[in-house]
Amino acid sequence: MITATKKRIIESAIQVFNEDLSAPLQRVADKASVTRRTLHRYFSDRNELVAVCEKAIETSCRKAMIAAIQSSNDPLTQLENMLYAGIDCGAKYSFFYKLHQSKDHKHNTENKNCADYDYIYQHFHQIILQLQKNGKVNSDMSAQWIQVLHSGIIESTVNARHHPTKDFQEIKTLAWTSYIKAIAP
Amino acid sequence: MITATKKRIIESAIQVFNEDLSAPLQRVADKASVTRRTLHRYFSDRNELVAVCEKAIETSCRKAMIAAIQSSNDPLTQLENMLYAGIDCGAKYSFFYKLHQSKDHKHNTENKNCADYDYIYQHFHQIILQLQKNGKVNSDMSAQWIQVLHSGIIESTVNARHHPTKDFQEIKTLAWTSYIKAIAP
DNA sequence: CAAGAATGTCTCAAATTAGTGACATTTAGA
DNA sequence: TCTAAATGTCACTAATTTGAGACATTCTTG
Repeated sequence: MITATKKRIIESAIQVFNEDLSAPLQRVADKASVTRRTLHRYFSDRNELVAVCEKAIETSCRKAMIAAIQSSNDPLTQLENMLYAGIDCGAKYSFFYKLHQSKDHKHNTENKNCADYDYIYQHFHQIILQLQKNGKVNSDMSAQWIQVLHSGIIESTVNARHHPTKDFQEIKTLAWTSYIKAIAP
Repeated sequence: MITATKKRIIESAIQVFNEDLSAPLQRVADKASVTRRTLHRYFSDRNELVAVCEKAIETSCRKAMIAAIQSSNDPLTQLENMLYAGIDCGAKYSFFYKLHQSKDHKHNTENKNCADYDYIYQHFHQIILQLQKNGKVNSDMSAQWIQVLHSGIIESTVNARHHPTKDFQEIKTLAWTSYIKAIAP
């Protein structure tokens, strides 16, 4: 059973660690409106907290991404929903993406997390390939570059959320519009 | 006089702190291939190092951005060069942008750094406005959103540099192509 | 209300990080 | 080669962060 407090601590930790992995635990506790003592009742040490955060991220991002992939048979809709899923995951997505991109991350297909990551990005590449065949995406752009752009737009959009002049749904649509135009032929 | 070692320490610190502001100084020293003792000979304490990094960032980003703005009278060329300048600044640009966007940053027009930041982004907004008038940029997109996109693309491109399948100049061109298409009408 | 669970307060010891002095070693330049 | 500057090594203290015990307080729920 996962209590509300535990959940709040994890969410706070993800936000804090995403910006500053070495931040003192006090900052996580503060953000979660909880004492450091309480934090330590749920997580025996820093490593455990970080590990749980990573797991939580993997789980929720993976779920959201897979749902997006399976939401339709139309690759354009799939791509759009993958973008929205990333934006909705917010800081989690940045962290998720960082984890697998970081230099010291030893990619390992045996690892279930890596397998899921691979599953997602294999599909992503397939979607791009298909859209390129259909003439809906620029064939001069490699799937790898489009992936970089994809995550960049998600990150920007999530950051833009903090100083919201507009409705958030509107920003998401703006993100999609910009994205699809960027990669159009 | 700024020695090579001092410069190397500053560059390393910018990279390390950009990812993890609370990282131990040992990490900065390691990255600079220097002892922690030597680091402390150049910078009496952490705060001083951070301050020097910020100053270095401000100076070099400001210079590069202003040079980009003054490189031409054609707003499209100006925008293109601002993008390249950001990419060339690399981690410095992320830090520069973060510094002025962060919630706890108290913006102050009296502060010379903020004044420069304002100068740059006022010009940026003017450039966008002019391009929108000329029909070269989508008028439905606010200058603010374009700014978010601009920094997002720079950040992605800089990250993409780490796993370079292609020549870096090619990636820069790709970034510009994607960017201008994203904001085209 | 009563009891038990969750959280907070206060305290403390261990671990890590920060900063510095004293002296050895290396490096660059006259 | 000789010297001075730069850097490294080692040792040490101070400051910060971490993790946990003991007990008080607050919050739930029957």
